Amino acid sequence: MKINKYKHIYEELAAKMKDGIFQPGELIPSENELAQQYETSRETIRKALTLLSQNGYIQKLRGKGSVVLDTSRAIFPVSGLVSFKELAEQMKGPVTTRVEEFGLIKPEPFLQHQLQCNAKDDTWKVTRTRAFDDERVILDKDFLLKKFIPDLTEEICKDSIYSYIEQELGLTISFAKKEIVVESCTEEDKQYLDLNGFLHVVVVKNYVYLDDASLFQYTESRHRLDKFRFVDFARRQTT
Amino acid sequence: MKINKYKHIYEELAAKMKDGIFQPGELIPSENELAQQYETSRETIRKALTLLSQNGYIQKLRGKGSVVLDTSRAIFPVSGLVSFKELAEQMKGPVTTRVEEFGLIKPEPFLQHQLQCNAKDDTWKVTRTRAFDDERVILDKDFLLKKFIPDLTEEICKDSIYSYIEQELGLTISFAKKEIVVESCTEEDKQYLDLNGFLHVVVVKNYVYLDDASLFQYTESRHRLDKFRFVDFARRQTT
DNA sequence: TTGATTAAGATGTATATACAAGTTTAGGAG
DNA sequence: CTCCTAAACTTGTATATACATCTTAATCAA
Repeated sequence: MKINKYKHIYEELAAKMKDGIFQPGELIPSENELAQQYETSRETIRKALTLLSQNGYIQKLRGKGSVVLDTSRAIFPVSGLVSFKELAEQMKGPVTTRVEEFGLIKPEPFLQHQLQCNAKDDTWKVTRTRAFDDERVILDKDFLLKKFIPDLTEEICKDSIYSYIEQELGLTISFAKKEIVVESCTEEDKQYLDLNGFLHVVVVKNYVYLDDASLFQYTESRHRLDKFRFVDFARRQTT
Repeated sequence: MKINKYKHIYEELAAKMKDGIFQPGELIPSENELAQQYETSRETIRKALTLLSQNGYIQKLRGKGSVVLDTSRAIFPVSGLVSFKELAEQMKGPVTTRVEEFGLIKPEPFLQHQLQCNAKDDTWKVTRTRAFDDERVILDKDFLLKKFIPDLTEEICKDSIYSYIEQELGLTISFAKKEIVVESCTEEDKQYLDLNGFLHVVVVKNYVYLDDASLFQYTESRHRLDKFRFVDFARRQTT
């Protein structure tokens, strides 16, 4: 057991809610009770409960306890950072990824700005289409800085770039800034997607950072309008 | 000074980053230094820094310190819970709200499901349009349970419902679940919005909860495609 | 019965200490 | 000069204690 104690407790309690052992609306045991059960201090329990609260599992009620929230509605949390592979695993029906373009480029000014790099920073460009039920509905354009990922292959892109980066390279993806807008279809969209007459796409622009706060990837994920869905859990800004 | 110590420190440090006193890329003083400066314990400092980290102000680097992130790109954080009024204050140009419909209704089955209530729960229905530069680009449909908000007036809706709930009623809005999808325009959309020929709208469905975890509001915010923008900061899921 | 008071138990905040683990720097051995 | 080690400093985790604040239930008085 090398995992942290409080993360372990978090996992265990979260599992109990997913499995329905703790039902929505119920109170979970108090912090002191949990501290006894897990033979730990109250502060450690509180760290676990804080995580549960942040991720929408519980609501803490001062003087009363912690009530279990209904997490069944949020089918998949695109909030947080979820890769396409993780997302695909939760979908029913056949899901396929196809690599349309793959290569090393020199970033033009727009990309230099997005990736905060200069013209001589080699950059991987990967274009992939994602199909559900044989309909190509997502076009993913990835740009990754070579200085962080020296060796990338088409083979890796067919699977999951994130797995490769985290498992093989040992890098840690830490946070991302996301922007969602709607744009008119480009020629590229028309070429690679089954647009069914839609004139616009939802564009998710992702700026992905490693745990040392260095920006290493810019991604544009272009979704056909009718297949786009974004779910979020947001706590009120701590002000 | 009745505010919490760690929240106060959070505010002060966040302000220093907004004002550029702490520049992106720089390290802020160490936890021990800050503890001395603020004449408090390291744990209290850590709580403040945790908030800063969660809200995208800093990245903590073990063994090194906390580096300031660039927050200039995220112009307005729609993430978290931001009301239209707060959002409007950050826009340039004239912004107006108009109440199109206002009244008390009995919820039909769809609404009963959304609000998790039954047919006899009186519900306020408020329909408002939001205009930027005299173009009506957002249609907000609010449904609020009367048992939480007994007295609502058209006057209040012209201003800000949230301010009324929090300041006048003393209720605390705590968290929300959000879903973003794209839908075809309805007759209502065509009636109330200046659609400029767009056939779809971006629909943000909001389920808003009070701090006792009771659902009290369901809102549909319908945006003209070209005026929609959503910005998010997401840390990788703590797994 | 009703109402106010009290006590018990819950979470929230603040402080203190100890050690683990990662980074950097200084200094010494070769 | 180069390389390695150790020390100093950083953040991360775990524990302990004290008190504040809020909720609920029990108790007591009118």
